[in-house]
Amino acid sequence: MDHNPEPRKTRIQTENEARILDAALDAFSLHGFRGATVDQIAEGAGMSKPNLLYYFRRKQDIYEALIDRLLDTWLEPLESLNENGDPIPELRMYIRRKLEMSRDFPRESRLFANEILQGAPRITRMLETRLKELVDEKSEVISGWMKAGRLNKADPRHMIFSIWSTTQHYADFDVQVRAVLGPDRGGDGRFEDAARYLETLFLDGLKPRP
Amino acid sequence: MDHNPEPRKTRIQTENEARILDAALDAFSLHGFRGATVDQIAEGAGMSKPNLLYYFRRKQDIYEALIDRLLDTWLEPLESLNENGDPIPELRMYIRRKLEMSRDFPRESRLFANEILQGAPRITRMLETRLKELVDEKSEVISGWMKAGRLNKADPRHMIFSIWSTTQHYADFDVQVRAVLGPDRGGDGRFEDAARYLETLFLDGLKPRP
DNA sequence: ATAGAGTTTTATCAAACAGTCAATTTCCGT
DNA sequence: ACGGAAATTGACTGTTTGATAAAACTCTAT
Repeated sequence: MDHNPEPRKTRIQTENEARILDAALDAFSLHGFRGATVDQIAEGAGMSKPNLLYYFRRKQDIYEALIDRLLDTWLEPLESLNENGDPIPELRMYIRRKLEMSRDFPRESRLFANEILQGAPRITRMLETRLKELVDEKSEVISGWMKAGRLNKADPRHMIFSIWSTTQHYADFDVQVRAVLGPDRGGDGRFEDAARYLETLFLDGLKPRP
Repeated sequence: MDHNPEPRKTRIQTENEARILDAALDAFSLHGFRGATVDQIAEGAGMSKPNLLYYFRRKQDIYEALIDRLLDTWLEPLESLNENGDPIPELRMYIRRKLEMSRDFPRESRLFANEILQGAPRITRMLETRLKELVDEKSEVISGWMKAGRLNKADPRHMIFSIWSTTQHYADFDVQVRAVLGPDRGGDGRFEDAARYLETLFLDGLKPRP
């Protein structure tokens, strides 16, 4: 007996929803929720506004679908921080993966940045539950490494913040980074420079040792 | 002969412009340029919309006045990095002052973050000239310190980025920081924790030394 | 090939928006 | 106290915005 079955999606539905979400990511990541318009998204997706609203009845529905879809991807690098690994390689890997995400998914990074910047009205609960629990758990891991003398002692939560901020900076403040570095260091060279610098910073710091 | 003299401002004019800019800072820092509305700003400033537009004829004029007014304050800490000082105290001071600015002027930080995040359409020129020149100049200073062995060798421009991102994070991502830290570490305790952590990170890094 | 579900468009709406204008009220130096 | 400048307001305009309704069209399983 299949009562109330999951409505299975048609080919057109799948395609159009994907095109809408892609266009919406462009718009929302650049202008935030309020600044982006449905017309804009519809044009980006190559369809009329009423047709777009046939797939997502309200503007907010598109936005929420986007956020839901991106959350797992976004938190995955931290989730895979392995308690049983060596702290230094684990850390190095985490930083590199976050930096790669800034390079490969800058729109996603800006979407979250916009949401937080604007007070996170739509994801406060998530921040206080899922995100907090994940950070609490991984802070314990890091704290354990520190107590065992395998990492310098420092506040693990602020340490996570510093990894987030330094890596996401290259996506969120891309325009500024480009302007300051000038046209010379574009492309992959820039990414490698950033990776090398962050490794030095996080492992060795800036104070010379005798 | 005083031809075309500067129109001197009345008391009311001075007061109202200040109230408008303050309300505008609230609105723009929270919603960005497109997301903020003139009605909203007028209400925040406690006056009618036509009256507000009597002082600033266009929405964009308010925004530009705000940015102009804030730029000097914002760049001052980097500008006062002193070539002839000791690198470590200079660095420590710069980080602390940037962190204090995030604590004392979070709205200003968010305003800039919003502008950059949305592609910096109104300040691209400034980024490519004034900001780039300042960073170039101070990068030379830092580079000199490194060549003299007074700082670890690392890319000075990325070093500046990392100081900006880690300190501004506490203003721009305040909601997230609060959610993750929980209600316990509120107020000044949080600030001191961050200051202590960043000092450890930037000076010593996280890898333990024998 | 065709019926019915699925898709798209035209036309339209009310609310929100930035900005204008003329008329009124308040301020302030004399 | 008064006259002109400065300040304030209500009423309004044209546009953009999110959203709806109904009609027309297209796809697909049988």
